[in-house]
Amino acid sequence: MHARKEGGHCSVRLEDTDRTPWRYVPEGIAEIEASMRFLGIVPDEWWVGGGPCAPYVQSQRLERYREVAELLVAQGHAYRCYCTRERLEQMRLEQQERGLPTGYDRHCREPERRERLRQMRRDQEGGEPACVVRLAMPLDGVTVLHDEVRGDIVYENRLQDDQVLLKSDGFPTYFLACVVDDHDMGITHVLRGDDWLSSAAKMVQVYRALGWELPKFVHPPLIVGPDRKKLSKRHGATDFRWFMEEGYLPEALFNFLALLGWSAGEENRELFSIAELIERFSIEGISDSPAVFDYEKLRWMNGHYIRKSDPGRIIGLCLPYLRRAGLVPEAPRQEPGESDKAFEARREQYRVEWLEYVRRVIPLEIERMKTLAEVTDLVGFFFQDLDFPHGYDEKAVQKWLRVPYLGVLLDREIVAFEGLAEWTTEALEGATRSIAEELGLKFGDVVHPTRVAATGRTVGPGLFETLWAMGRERTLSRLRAVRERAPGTVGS
RNA sequence: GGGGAUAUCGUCUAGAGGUCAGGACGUGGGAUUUUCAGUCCUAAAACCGGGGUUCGAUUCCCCGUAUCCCCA
Repeated sequence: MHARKEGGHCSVRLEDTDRTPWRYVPEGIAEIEASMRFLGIVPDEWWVGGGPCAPYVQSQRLERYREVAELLVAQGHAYRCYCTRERLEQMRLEQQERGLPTGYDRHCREPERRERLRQMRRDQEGGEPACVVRLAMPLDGVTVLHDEVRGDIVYENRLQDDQVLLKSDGFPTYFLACVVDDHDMGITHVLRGDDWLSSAAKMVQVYRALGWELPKFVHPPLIVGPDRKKLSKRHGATDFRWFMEEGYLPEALFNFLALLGWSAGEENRELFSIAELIERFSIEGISDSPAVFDYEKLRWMNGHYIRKSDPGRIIGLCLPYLRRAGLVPEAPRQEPGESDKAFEARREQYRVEWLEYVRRVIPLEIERMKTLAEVTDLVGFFFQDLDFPHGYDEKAVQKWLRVPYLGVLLDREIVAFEGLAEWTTEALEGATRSIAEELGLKFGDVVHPTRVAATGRTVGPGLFETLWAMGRERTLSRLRAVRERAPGTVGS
């Protein structure tokens, strides 16, 4: 949003330098791309579309990091460290035991000690020992980072660790790779989660050591789960795929996400199109405290966008859900050997029988949908084979199909509906109103049993739209089945 | 354990010394109606605690507390 607002470029890199087996998930890459595309975010420069600074994948830029690491070592801003895992482990245990701050003890920063260790390991291992490259953090003074959200943040250098820049496997750490790439790619604004804030001093020192100009740093707050913990990939429902599968609209998600940790200020509004959000975006509006992800509010917002959306689009988006639920069959495919004409006929039949029905039914339920996935529950009764009492809601039957006048009511309705010249909501309502009048019943007392008889439930769209959409045949066969078998009609 | 950040209704937030502390989600009530939903109206609901600075602090400063993040 910031790049778009300012007319800049948006770059997105794949930072895949952590090769720890359980943390390196190559399949995640496609998902990141899919999620961004879903939200309509297409960076100007990224690993998919390339760009002037390609490759945008850190694991393909190892040479450059090594080069910079060597440079830092040569200049004395960094040093090789030969400490073994075991030594580091031991050191930490001791520090913990004595209640001291944990951190690298800078053993290898001292050239003679380093050389001794190296020799020793070389003799033991019979070859040049593996090593890491560490940043030689200044031992006193302070490092100041200016964050665009929080202002100046002061870090005491003596409390900062001699951060590993290059690991023994040749991969850089975030601290090196990021600085190098941001510099090489001409990044002016670094926007990243708050979780990087506390380690920013080390990065600043890398810039200093290299004599590079610092970009502007912007640390928006974290988005946290209902448990107030940082949202992580392992957080279950926060997996982006979940939102797509549940049927959240991209514009709803974009709007909602944008408002977590950012606000348009005095403008008391929360519904914004993507274009409006970009237009209003400013770094000043970024808040500084973490935001809890409120699923209920997202649902509300999604419902709003579903209602606001073009019904045709919603119908199209709902269709896959109906198919997956087995409510609507898959579209016919041409069989081998089937003639074009025969196939065409089958397609036409499918269109009439299913697609047009779907097109009639979905709009009736749109105002009730909060997510697209809910459509199956909402419109299920339109498609299921209801045959009383099969498929009928127990409570609804208890309440409305035991009324004493049920038999006579259904008889009248069946006759009236059969004889309707036109199957329209107006005709349906007119007929029903006169029946109520003839029987001396309140309109509601007629509507409710009719709804249950026709749909098996007490909730749904207006009764007459429902009957209209279901069509004459389906309506009558359901009413007849109820007439024959419902408890309220026994003996009447 | 060390460091950093943060703190306004349950949640997202507006506010930038003087406001009846505003809006939204959610919740309660009401209206509409044929149920649900939607829509409209309405109600309840908050400045973490303690010190300062100030005529006056939610707002500025300090301390405490809590929470989160990072390092280990």
